[in-house]
Amino acid sequence: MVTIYDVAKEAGVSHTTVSRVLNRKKSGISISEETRKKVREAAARLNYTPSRAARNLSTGQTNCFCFLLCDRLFTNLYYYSLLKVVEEELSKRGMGLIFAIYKEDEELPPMLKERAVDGILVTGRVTQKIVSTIKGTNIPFIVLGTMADKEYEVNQVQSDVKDDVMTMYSYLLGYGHQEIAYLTDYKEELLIQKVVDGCKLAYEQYNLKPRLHLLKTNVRDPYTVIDEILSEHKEITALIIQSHFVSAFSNFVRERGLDIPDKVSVIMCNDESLDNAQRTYFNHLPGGSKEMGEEGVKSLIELSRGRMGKMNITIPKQISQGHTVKKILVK
Amino acid sequence: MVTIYDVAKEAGVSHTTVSRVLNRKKSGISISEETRKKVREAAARLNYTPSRAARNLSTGQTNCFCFLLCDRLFTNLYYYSLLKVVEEELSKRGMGLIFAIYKEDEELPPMLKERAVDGILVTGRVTQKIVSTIKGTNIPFIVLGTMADKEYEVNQVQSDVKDDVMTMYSYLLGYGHQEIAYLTDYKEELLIQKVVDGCKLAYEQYNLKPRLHLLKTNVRDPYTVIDEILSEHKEITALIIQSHFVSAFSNFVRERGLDIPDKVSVIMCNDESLDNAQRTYFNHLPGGSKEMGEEGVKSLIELSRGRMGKMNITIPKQISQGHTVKKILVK
DNA sequence: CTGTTAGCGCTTTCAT
DNA sequence: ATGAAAGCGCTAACAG
Repeated sequence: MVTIYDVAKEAGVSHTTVSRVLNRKKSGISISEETRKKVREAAARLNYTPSRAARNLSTGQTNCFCFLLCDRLFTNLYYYSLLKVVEEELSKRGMGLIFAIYKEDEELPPMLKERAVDGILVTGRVTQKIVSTIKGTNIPFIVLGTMADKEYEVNQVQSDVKDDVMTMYSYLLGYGHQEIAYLTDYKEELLIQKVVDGCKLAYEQYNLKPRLHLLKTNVRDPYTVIDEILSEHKEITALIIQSHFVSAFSNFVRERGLDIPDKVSVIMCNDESLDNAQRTYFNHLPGGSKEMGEEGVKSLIELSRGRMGKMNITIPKQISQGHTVKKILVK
Repeated sequence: MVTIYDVAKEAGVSHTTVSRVLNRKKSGISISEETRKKVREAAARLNYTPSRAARNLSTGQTNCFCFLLCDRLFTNLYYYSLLKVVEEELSKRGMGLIFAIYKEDEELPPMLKERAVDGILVTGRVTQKIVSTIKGTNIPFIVLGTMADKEYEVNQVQSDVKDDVMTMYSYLLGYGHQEIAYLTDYKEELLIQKVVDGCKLAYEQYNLKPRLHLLKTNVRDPYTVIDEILSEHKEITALIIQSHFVSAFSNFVRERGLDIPDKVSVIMCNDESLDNAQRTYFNHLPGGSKEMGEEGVKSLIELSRGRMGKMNITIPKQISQGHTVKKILVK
């Protein structure tokens, strides 16, 4: 293995100089161009690459973050799109990404205990208990997403469920819809409450009574639920559903010949399960994995450098243009 | 930060002893039980955890592998199920996983160049060019899957496409089917050739002429292709399709009232896009991500310890029981 | 502008 | 069975 000393000898300078040249610190004052060149050439000739291990030990940093996926949410494409974004953001900055899965009852991954990372992006089904375990490591961390069991004081990058829900209702209300059905697979009390609040707020804005009876939570079989609610409530003119219901929804539309958007307007909540064509077709509220990943990485970097105290960032969102929402006349 | 020296002082021994106790090497001869206990207690009292960075530098190992996903295959669930398996296998062994994305035209991720990992699991769309770049790092690696552009001499864990295809055809032929349609999105010449070979072999086994005209490659829109082929070739009694065609297929069945398996039998090739219910329902040839991940990790460990030379492992597979294949009478 | 000298925390001969 | 000492490759004061 070729070390900094080999390069130093080859270039006829001290190893310190080599280190300095190769690290081009503080706007590179204080090293003659000639020396720089000598060193660079020597390094190239020897095909030198630094040893991360040595640097880590010396600096006490690792230049790595950990993407910690809590609980077993592997089927959810959302987390993979998040993972991808995070990887890209880190890689842009020359940083590495350790991927780890963490189940509440198990041991924390060794890499975390052994300080092999400078920071942790915690995501998935994040509970209070998990958070407090992670706190025990003293590694800076932020939660990417909403806490699963309870609001909790942590550094967090999330999208505000209440706001999101309100945004979608308001959008439809603005287009003259009033009888709006909402389907979600949320089952956690905390999340459901947020949905209800968002719904109420939107209707209040328009001085209307919220249609809480059209709000279905814990939906497991979207096809059937859509069927039921539409046949029970003929007055419905708009539908809000999660993007992973898309194939069930498409089946329904095709089979029943439901006219979109003439008969019913549709908004997709999140877009991580949509393909590109669907993303253009459906009006949707983006899931925001891109923004969350970007913002999360940025914030965690600040945090890990001690440049930031508490933090709670909310990703703002906007309904995307699509072809599934139609303006209707207010009765 | 509490170091090995702190523990040593606390326990009243030398740091060397602490290191030895905590590493319990070579069946632990040569350390008195008393000392062991003192050290362990001291370590516990001080809440000592080793520093991975220091250990890495000292041993020249990192206890980390890299999962390198080549090209942009993010929508393919297959790779994520692979990632999950690999993470679990490594974590079992106290090892870490660095996740990196690599696009052929870009620089190799810094973590690889800087020897931050002991080995690399290369997957995704792996080309010869990528392989030779990786070779340049001198880090042991294995390819998880089939080379995309050309057969190539590398350490590899893969499933044999030809065998797989043959297995599926043989299975159906064994049940009396002869007019078997095969749909795949493969577009690479190399892969298509393997499919053709597998098909031919299976028919040969039964002394029949291969139905190559029922073999459709580069399928982008499965719904339409299924429709076309079934209406053009009324004689078809069985269908082999990839599992990510499942939703298009289900749509088709529902809409057209196609009778499965009475009218047409179906085998799914791979199962990574199926949910649990679908996995029981469809006869399928497993994609093998589980076995590939397990085998890959095991082999790479051997490889990285210099205990193995060339290696090319093929994952054997079997059609799973399901409810979509029916025995028919041979004409 | 450049070199000398200490570490970073751990593992590993080599003595004892 | 245990300890002393060297060294892994790099960064970072501190001198000059």
